[in-house]
Amino acid sequence: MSATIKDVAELAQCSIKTVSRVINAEPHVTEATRDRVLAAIQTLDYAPNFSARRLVQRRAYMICVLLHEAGFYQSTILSKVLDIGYQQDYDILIQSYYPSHTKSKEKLEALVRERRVDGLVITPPCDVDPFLSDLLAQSGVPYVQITPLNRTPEVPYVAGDDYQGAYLMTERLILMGHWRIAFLSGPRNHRASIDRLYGYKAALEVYRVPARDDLVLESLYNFDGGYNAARIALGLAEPPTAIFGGSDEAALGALFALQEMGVKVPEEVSVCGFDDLPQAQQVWPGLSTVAHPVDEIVERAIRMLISILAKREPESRQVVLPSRLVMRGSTAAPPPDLN
Amino acid sequence: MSATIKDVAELAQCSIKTVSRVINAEPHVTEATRDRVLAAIQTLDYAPNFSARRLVQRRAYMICVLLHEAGFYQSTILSKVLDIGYQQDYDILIQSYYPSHTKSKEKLEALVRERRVDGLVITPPCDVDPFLSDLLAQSGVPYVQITPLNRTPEVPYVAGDDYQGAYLMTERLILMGHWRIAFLSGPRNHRASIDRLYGYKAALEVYRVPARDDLVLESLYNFDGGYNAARIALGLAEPPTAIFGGSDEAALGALFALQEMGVKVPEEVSVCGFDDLPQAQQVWPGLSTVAHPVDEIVERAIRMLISILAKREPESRQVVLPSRLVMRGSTAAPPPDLN
DNA sequence: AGCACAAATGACAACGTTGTCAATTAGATA
DNA sequence: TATCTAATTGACAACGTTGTCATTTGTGCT
Repeated sequence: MSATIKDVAELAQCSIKTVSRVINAEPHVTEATRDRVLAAIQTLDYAPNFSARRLVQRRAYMICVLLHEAGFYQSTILSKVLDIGYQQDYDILIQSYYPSHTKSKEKLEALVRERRVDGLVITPPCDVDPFLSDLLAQSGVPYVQITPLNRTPEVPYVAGDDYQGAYLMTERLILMGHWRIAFLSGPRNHRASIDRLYGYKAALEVYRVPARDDLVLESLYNFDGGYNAARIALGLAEPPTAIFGGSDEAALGALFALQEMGVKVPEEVSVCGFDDLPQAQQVWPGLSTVAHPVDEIVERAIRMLISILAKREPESRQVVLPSRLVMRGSTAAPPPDLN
Repeated sequence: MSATIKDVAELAQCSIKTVSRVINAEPHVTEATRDRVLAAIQTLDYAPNFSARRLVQRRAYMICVLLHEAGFYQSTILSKVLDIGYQQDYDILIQSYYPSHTKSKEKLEALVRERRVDGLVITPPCDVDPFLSDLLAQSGVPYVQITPLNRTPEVPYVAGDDYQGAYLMTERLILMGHWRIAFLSGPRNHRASIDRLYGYKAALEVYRVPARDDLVLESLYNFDGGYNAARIALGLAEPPTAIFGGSDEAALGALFALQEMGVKVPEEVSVCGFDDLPQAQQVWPGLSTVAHPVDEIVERAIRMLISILAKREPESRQVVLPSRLVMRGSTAAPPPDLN
């Protein structure tokens, strides 16, 4: 059995309260006493019992991260959450959450009601689930959202700038000489997806590039969607010279389709995406893409949550950080127009 | 403030102990009493306080998963761990662990000493760290390893069959007609990596395919290693007609190199890998590879850990599950030999 | 030296549960 | 009906910590 605060007090010749004071770095302890206590802690190899502390303080010292899928984006988030949580003395509890899934909801509800977690970090696409919003609203647990698909007034979040990212990439394509740029759009009911679409449209407008409705194709942001959309785009009477996937998944699908059809990338058609998945770097040719500053997003989010938990008002509750272009081999100037 | 067991007892007109009995499904409670208690629980929206339970039972009801990197393999593991842990009423705590990193070790040590976790799941490559082995041995915390890079007698693990997987893939290539098969090998000091190499060698021997030392190339199992190795292989006087990457990362690097050099895959050279990363499916051509049954591995591992925690001896402490081939477009019969 | 006041320390309750064991109740038997 | 036994129930301590408040100790001033 490991030592308790009582054993330490006995050895250090003082009360348990004094030991407690030393452990928690409270004031009102003589240096001499502190030294005795610290020595006793050393000797006994003492470590405080967290369950007892949690019980009496009515805090869990635990942040729950809600994850839907086991994707790369999620694990990047996770790994950063762990780092920050560690620095801030919080444990990280992971909970998988399937939108509209009753069991997930019950489990989460229990977690919150039993005070096993102090606060939550919501990752996409969990945030779009109405079940979840209700639950969170009712229970009153503090939480922050990371790159939410939708945004709600009052709900704290940290996100990357989808609009500006899509604008920058489109602008870059235009400056390379592209005039017929297809965009593989995502779900219409997600804010992030809409923002990307409008970023694309805004750049076209600013540079007076004619916007063509037939060049905006549904892709659902997944591989198959991108694959199909690319095949449709290439079959058009006036096919695009560049395909901008609203997500890397869709862009990779498009790239696959083009290569399968024998279309040379980037000589004949340029392709680019959004998200900077690791695959983007590892396909040939490397996929040009837009990257969110994920590490910074997560760091800001956790700090925001911890501020809220400590009842301190964070500097700001809704933060959007700039995204940046990552140009690789899949984009180039279009072939000279032969018409 | 939420209700406690005391409130429930008062409302149900019984003692707190009886309520406790109902909650924990202990015997010796009349049906009538049970109903009254359950009704009271409903009414008060009562949920037991986990910190109190943990304190008195001296258990954390928590399993810690040690992760090194935020890769796809890790997140697959994680997502399955969550499912199983949920079913078994354990919470999952995630801890990142950087081998030989003093801070990681301290944090983990604290976690274990403060009884914040009951047991550990070790994922690769954490298992090869001597710091960690020492710590675990000293503290006596129960743990299991998932697909460890190295195996130690006595230490419980669940893994996929690397030897058999590499054997099967090599056999398949041989049956397609390949005689010059390069193998991109990994770290020499990892059991898993060595097993894959010997699976390859065994198949060559069984089918009487001459083994050439110059066709076994170091790749470190990463993208760059595979890239460089493929370039070397293609520069040989008698270049291979197939390249078998001991990991998908290496195989993807090789694929990239071949495409960059204008070599047609699979018409001129076949490529295959090991691990079945999501990228394997999303490059063109799709990468043939060997897959571990990850879900089953994780499930067996967690059940094994929980058995050990409950002081029940698990059926077996060291389990190896068969792996299987996933054939895609990157492999085909070799071109007719022109010599 | 005596006093006032601040700093240091300690006694004890509280947190919400489970385990132990004694007390009560119900049911069966004579 | 009285008695015995088994099933049900409850009182209370324990788990290891922190918060509250009272007490002791030390310090500076008259």
